[in-house]
Amino acid sequence: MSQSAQIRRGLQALRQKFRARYRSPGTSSQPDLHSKKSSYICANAIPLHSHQNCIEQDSYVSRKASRKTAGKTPDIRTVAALAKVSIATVSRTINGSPLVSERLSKRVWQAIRQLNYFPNTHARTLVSGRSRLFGIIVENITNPFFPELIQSFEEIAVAHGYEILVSSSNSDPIVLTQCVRRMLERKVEGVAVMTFGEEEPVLDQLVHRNVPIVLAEFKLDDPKASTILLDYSTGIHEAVNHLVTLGHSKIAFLAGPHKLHSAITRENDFRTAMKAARLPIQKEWIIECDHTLKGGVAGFGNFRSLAKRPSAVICSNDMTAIGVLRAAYLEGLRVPQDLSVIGLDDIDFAEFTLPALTTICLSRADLAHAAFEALRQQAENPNDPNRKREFLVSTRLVVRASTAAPSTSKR
Amino acid sequence: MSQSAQIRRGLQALRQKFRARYRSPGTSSQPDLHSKKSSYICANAIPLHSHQNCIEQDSYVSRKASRKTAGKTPDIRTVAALAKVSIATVSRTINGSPLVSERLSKRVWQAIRQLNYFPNTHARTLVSGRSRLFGIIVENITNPFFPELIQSFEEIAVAHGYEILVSSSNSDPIVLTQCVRRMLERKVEGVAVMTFGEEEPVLDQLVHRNVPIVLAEFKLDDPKASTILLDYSTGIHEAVNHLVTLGHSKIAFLAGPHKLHSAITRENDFRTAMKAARLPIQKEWIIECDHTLKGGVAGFGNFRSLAKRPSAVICSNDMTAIGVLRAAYLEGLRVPQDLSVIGLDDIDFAEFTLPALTTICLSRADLAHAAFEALRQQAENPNDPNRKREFLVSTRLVVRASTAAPSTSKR
DNA sequence: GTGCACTTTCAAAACGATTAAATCTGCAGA
DNA sequence: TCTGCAGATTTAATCGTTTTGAAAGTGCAC
Repeated sequence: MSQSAQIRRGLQALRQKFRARYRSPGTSSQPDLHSKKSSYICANAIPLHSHQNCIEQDSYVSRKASRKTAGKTPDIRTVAALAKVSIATVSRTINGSPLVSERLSKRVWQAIRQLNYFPNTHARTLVSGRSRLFGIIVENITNPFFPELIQSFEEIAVAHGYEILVSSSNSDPIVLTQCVRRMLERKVEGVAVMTFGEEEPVLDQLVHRNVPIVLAEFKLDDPKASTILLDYSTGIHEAVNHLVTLGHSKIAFLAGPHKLHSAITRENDFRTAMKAARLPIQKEWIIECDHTLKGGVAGFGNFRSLAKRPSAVICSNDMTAIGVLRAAYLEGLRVPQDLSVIGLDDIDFAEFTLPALTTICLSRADLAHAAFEALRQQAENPNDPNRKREFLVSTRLVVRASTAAPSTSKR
Repeated sequence: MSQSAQIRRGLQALRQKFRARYRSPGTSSQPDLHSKKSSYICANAIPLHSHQNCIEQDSYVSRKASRKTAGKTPDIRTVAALAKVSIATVSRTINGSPLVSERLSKRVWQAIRQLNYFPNTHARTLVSGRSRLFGIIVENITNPFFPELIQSFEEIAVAHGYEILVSSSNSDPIVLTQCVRRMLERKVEGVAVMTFGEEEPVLDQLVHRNVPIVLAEFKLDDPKASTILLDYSTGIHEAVNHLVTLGHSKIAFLAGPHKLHSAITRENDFRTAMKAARLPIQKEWIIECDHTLKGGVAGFGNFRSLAKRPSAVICSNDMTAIGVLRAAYLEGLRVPQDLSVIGLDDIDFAEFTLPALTTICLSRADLAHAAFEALRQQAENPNDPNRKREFLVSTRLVVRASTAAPSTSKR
């Protein structure tokens, strides 16, 4: 039995060898130009060989043949045959290995161009273990902040030969978990979790699979997770001081949803800034919104019933501020004469609101850059003990037209 | 020589056979519960077996072993060993093949859950030829229309087990070509080209590689390219009629960039609608803009120097209209009293401009749905002669607050 | 006990690349 | 003339799946 198995094996091995020989041996003494032409014809002529006398390989060859005739996708073998080298040499050439001589390299590139060949990423990933894929998970792709962030991130990634997988969690932990799962299936080399503070449910999966992570604003005690610290404090202090300088003292804050760490940080930084400016904080002037435009409209509506109303509002993000702008307009309040409004993010749109929004700028480009660098660092030096790093992205006030001195006469 | 080669082969085949035996044979007579436990231990115990007496397999086994110990990623073999079946059975179970008995299927799923295993997409793609990836190329991801489109598309795709690759061309043919190249490398099963009319440079590559395409608004004489026809006509007629009913006759049109087919279609539909309403078209009231907010501001500026100014403006997209809103505000014109403005797209934001924008709605959800169905149809029935289809997405007017009767007194 | 359909499971080839190991090719030195 | 040593090239194993064709059970009639 084991004897017969051995013999069967021998036969199979032989067949395999024979199949591997399907590319024509060719005569190596032909001049260069000519040899190219002849081997090209040869490569395309493979289907013609399918009527060979060996029965067992028919199915293989014919399948191969049919694929070649429909034949849109040249593979590394096609290139090798055309360039008359082994597939290893082709692979080396493509990957810029110094082990390939000038002469062959030229021939291989010529063949690659002629066939318009490019390697199959899946095959590459499978054997090399590197997918050159990064995932980026954002909170809500319809908030303009995130497309702008994605755009920057994509640009940088592509420039470095990476591809990105985008998902938006819509603040739903279940969706988030599925995003992560899908990214793991695709073997991403790292994930930028740009949800600004609801990441807990995903961390387990990623950490467990040993996938690098970068988090905005949430530190994780894992060597695989880098962190981007966001210094809202600077910008928020500037904002408060700006209002104080203009003569405001009744300053409200429309916060983000408390389930986001970032929202809480922003709110706390506001409180600190107010304290530093020696201004009182009215409890009913701090309202939790949801970082959406509608939320801003609704949030500002809460002030309507108040006896003592704020003369200025700082918002946890720009969308909320735009909502306030709208709510004020509907209520007949003029901005900035009757009400000053400050946003946070400085989305592209902020420049074009009516009036143009004074806001705290959080650079998407900086953030994207930090996120990419963090991931790349970890992905490319998996054993570097210092691969985990912290990045700092700062904020600053951008003064536009939505802030002015309060009209003392009126309130 | 060929004799010795044969012998060498035989030996190698044997070695291979031996290696394949690395998972323990186990005794098949154990009761179910117990067997699970014992095989679990067995699977994890593989590293212990590395001190075997066969020298040639050392490197293989030990590498395998070290991977197992660092072992974050269980593969199909791990599952098979744990469930005490062959990897083929595991594969069948996962893919719901009817050839697996109830009893085994249960055992396999149990193992899968226990290991938190999921298949490697790259390996799957490689062998099955199906990547379950669709590409979507948009014009400019920072135009809110597109994130909304992407969001819908992604939702539908994920619900059907597909993943998406997003790229924005930024109206640059070179960037576009690179996007397509990257998508081809990842072996996408189809590409939705949502650039609305500059697709020519990419078609070649995709058609040549036999990749299904769906185009918005541009017919291609290829059986692999489905088309989504956009009926702007309905919405634009409604818009013109709406303005006419309000009493407008001096209607301008801020067009999109002429390099986009869609922009030209929209403009032509406007002309047709004007003719149908028996209104004169002033040449200087039709201006080519670039579909951006800034472009809208600039475009509207052209009217300032005119002796005879329009009382209403229809814009080729919402961003342009928002630009007009801003330009009018800066100029001191009140919307809608002094100027009526109509956009096109109905991006989420349109509801929240000041005043809320009257606009022609082009449903992202419908568009995304059509695009996905078109691709799926083609990807899953590669030989169906009717796989190429045409979809129609219509438009309709949404009246909000940016349109009103012209103040006759003033102009 | 044998033979024959019919299930069920298994083993091995294949997908398209990378890469370690083996082989080949010149050429210098004994 | 032969050996040894680089450097250039090729060979073959490998990644983790799917998918066949073959093997092994199973049940039943003869």
